[in-house]
Amino acid sequence: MSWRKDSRGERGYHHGNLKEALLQAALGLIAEKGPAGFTFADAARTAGVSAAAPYRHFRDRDDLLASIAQRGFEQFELVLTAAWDDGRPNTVTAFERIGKAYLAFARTEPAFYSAMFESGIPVDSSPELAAAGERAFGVIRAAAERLAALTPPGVTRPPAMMMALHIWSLAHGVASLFGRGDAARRKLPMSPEDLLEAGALIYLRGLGFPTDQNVHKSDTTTAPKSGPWGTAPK
Amino acid sequence: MSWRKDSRGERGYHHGNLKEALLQAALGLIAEKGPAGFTFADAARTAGVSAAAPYRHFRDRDDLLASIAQRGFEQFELVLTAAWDDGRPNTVTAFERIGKAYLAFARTEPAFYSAMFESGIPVDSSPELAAAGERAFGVIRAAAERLAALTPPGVTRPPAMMMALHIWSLAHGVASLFGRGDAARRKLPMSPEDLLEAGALIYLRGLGFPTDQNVHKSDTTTAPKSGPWGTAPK
DNA sequence: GGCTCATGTTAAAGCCATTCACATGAGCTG
DNA sequence: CAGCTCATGTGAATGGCTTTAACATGAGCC
Repeated sequence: MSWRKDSRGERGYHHGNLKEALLQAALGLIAEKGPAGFTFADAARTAGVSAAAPYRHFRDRDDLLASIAQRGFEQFELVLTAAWDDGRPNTVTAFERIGKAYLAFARTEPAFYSAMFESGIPVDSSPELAAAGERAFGVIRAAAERLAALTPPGVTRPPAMMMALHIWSLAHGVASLFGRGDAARRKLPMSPEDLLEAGALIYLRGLGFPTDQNVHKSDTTTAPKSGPWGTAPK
Repeated sequence: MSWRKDSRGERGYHHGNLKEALLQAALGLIAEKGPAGFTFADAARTAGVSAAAPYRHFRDRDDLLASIAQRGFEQFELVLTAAWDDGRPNTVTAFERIGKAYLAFARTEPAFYSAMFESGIPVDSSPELAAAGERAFGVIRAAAERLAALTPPGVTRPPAMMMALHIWSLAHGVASLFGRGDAARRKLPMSPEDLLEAGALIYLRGLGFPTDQNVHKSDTTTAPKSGPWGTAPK
């Protein structure tokens, strides 16, 4: 009844790394069937253990989901931080990259994304989860602060927090409504990325930032666009 | 085994209006426990029928959910239409009211809202659902078209569809992230309504609309259909 | 070698979704 | 009014899921 752990990854009575295996299994299942379709039992089956085993590592199904959401926020923070790249080569460009990274994350990591935002687990489900979410948002806020500090002279400086919330909301709205591959999709005359970029540029212009191609400092390459929205809607 | 229908709303073997009763029951349950927590059996119990009865009216649980979402979009359309009020007293003010109505709907009708946007049912689940969603969005699009037509001279006119999508995304993002009473709430330095209004105003300013304090609310003297702020042939 | 406890297993209770055969009675037809 | 029919409900059965409890295993430690 109890096989030894052989060279091919078989296991004995004890799994050895069940917690991690369950998280991975759940991630795959959520990606397949959404956070609602995912079942605790299925994750256990995928990991090759009995249905009761997961309870040694997670209080219940929601606890697993919260763990995934937390891990998702951690990944999210990394991705956003990389996109921001400390504001290089210039603040506006880097800021735009954050928006793109937001959408890219929603698209390439739908399992994380839905666990984070659509699973129905409250943000304050655990302090760690809340903290992870806060850190991820912190990247956007920090970028907004840098951006706010660059407000052109003669323009009243907007609160960085508000800017961060606006951009977050816009990115989140675009991602939620149009961002995922196949579910809940609505037809769009443009890509979500372009939609978000245009919106963000218009928004920044509304704050007094010069956003057209001829303006910003060290941006060497320029897009052939003439304004926030390209040439013509499809 | 079969009571007569007495004066107080008791019922006999046949319910008489079960479909409606199930929709109402489900609506209440979703409001209580979210779209995930709601169960078909619970709805049946609330309506006072056996667990199998609902299947005479809905193909399955998702079908009920889709019906609720559809009804939600219909309500939503009404609410948005009322808020828009055909652009009175001026286009920008009415446009702002749409944003407020969006948030108000998310807050006062959380059951509808989550069935519409967070239940995981695909938009094209049924043609009726898709059409209802399209009509609701149509209100925003129509408003955006009126607004786009008012672009001040000398400014390139933005595509109305794009404007509509931006505003929808922003409103949806704010509502999803911060809009509901108690679940998934994050702390905010301002109300969701103020956040959205500020964002929308900044956005409109970025499009070249004069939106600051010195600008509008000035529909009192001029005829509502003339001048830069009111001319919009239907 | 022997202990102990974290980690798994089996078994069981309770809930839910879904289906099938059957019951009821509302409304039509004559 | 008698009788028929079919939409609408009921009960019971199947199979899955969640969660708990009692028991088994063996890894790490003396």
